[in-house]
Amino acid sequence: MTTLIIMEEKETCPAQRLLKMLSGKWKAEIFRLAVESPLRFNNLLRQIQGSNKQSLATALKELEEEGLLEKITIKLKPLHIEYNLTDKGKALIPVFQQLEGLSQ
Amino acid sequence: MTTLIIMEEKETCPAQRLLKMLSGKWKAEIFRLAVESPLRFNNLLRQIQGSNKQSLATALKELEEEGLLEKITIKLKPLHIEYNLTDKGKALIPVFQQLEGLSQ
DNA sequence: TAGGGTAGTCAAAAAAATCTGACTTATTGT
DNA sequence: ACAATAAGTCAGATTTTTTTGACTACCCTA
Repeated sequence: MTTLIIMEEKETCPAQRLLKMLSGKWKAEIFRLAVESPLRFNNLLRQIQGSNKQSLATALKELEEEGLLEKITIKLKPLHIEYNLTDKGKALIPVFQQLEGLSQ
Repeated sequence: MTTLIIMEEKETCPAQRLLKMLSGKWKAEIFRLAVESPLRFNNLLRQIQGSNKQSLATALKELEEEGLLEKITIKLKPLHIEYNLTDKGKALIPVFQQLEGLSQ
């Protein structure tokens, strides 16, 4: 019998958790587009050049798990899925604005 | 003859650059400690449990290259090296505070 | 009913980040 | 003079992230 113990690294730095949420090659860009309007998968794939399905799917899933985006099924007309910023996600907008201000 | 072309990915998202600077397993913690007081290598190694020399050395080098930390040799008394936040680094303090505020 | 669009999943490969242990060089403290 | 401390470097191993390509399944339109 084998017992595998995986120790969850406990956070020492409070900002680290948030930073981790936004780390990853495509998340910032996804977030930025989400601020503008609801996202759709294949749309995103075309908008973010250089990206790929798998990575976007993973990033979207993580952003969703982290509670920054919510996935909703639009049951009307052309029946599709949308990703929207949650309130928690919207709370991060000022952080992005601040970062963008600094990057000048 | 072979020609190898490596294309630098150009940034689409302005915040991405800053976010990238602070991404990495130890950077947020290093930054947090740097806000408190000047850093010294072996000191840091003891303070940040679970870290290792190589990773800290790399992180410090990157933070330095990014212009967030500056490395100075204290030529007095016990002759050692210190890492301090630069003005650019200090400019990021509000971002961290904001993130810490959100993480409650 | 065939083709195209939407929204993915899966396994495997490749690339990037992180960790380990051994080694270095210079400076101190005893 | 000797050992300890400081501040690393280096190569190789391991882990994590990101990418690729193939494959689903469900609409929708002509």
